[in-house]
Amino acid sequence: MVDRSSGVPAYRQVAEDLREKIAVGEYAPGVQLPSERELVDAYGVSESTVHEAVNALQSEGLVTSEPGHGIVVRPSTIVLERVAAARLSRAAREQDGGAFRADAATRGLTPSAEVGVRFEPAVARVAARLAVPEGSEVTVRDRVMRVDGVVVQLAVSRLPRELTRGTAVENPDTGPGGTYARLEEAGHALGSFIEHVGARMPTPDEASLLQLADGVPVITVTRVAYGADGTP
Amino acid sequence: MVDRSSGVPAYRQVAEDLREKIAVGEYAPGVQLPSERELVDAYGVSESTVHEAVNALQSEGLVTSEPGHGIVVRPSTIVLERVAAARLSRAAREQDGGAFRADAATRGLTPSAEVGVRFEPAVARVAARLAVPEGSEVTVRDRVMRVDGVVVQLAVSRLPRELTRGTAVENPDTGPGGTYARLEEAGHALGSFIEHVGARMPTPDEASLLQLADGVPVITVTRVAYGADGTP
DNA sequence: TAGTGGTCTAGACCACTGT
DNA sequence: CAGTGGTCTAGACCACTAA
Repeated sequence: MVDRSSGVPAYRQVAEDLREKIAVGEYAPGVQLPSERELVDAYGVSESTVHEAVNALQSEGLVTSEPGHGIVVRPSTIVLERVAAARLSRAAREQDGGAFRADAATRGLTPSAEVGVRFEPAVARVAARLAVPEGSEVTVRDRVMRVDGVVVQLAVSRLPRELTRGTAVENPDTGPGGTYARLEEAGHALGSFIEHVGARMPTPDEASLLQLADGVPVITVTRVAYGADGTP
Repeated sequence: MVDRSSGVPAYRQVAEDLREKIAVGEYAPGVQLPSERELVDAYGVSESTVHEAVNALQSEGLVTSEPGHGIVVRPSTIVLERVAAARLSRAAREQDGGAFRADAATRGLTPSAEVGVRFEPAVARVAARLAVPEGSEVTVRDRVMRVDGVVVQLAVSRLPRELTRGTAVENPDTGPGGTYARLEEAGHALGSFIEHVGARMPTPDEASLLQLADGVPVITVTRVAYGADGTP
């Protein structure tokens, strides 16, 4: 039952109570919660109010709900790990043919990728990052990366067209060692990388591609690679 | 106006339309959207339906809304950056007195922290990570970290009590160089670190401490420090 | 005081799932 | 078929903000 005089909205009280019961394990991962109609009786509120509470838990990623199936406590899963140590070193590249493949291999999974290549003029932010004039041509590689068939990562690479012209970087398949290997062959020795890591809620497109349930954030990694001579 | 025959729920159509207008800049960051009553007229749906759409955008972190203020497009902000390069090196530690202070310093901000120390028996997961027997005593340091007064990070450290007994690690203020410096002084030379990075939605407690708006995820970093001799 | 978003109800219909 | 969650409405009252 909710406390109508506390000033705390009823749906929040319901949500908090369910959250608590999930936290202490009264509702374990994979377990089905009482139906919304049952919760209506238990807490003495209307169906919409219960639904609003369930909705909140869904946005937080705590539960999933499907018609006919009921409300289920979500188990947490990790699909893939990025192993950072020497992840982008030349040695690792030569041996495994790319960091993504290596990450998957350490888990015994089968990686695959769908690649598209296109060219577009650099907008202001891209131009600044790559230190090229605004509007100059940029090679864009779009990748949808899968392990065992499920999409786990979306990647977009942008390079100054000058660096990629005539190289396999402009082909969907860049060959052994990937883009970085081709750049080095073309005389652009790699120096350092700077990665920015963030997290945000996915766009609807990303959510459907990555098959994310509500309330599951994505991690963003923005990497700028610098040549040995300092050019991005 | 929404398309009633498309099968797509009305509130999703409204949300998608607003999302689109935000994406193309028709509603710029900081700008106020039309009021819910106006949206009701514009899309030809009920107030609850509009509210549901606005709710979804809030869960995604796209907008904020307050009574009297209206619905406002949220600007994205970065409060603090962790600079990874040599972040945990002995040199950095001696110079700046801890990674957190260094991160804040690079932005010209004033860091502060509130620290609590307690001791508890190791539960299974902690015992495994620290390679100590389950139930053995563990030193726990809870930190609430602020820059310029606002909470930006919550940290919990756990160490085998054996390593900390009689050292300043058991005091709230560990002194210059922090915990790692004290451990090295006590003869526990540091070897390597392994950090696991993840992202999830905050718990309500975290959300209020960090003053997070709805739809803003937190980044989790789990670091295990290993001594030169390999003990965690 | 007028306008804003926040909450809540009662009731309705729908699509989906399992038996 | 019964039960489930998903959607939607019309209408109500509230607390808050700004003029």
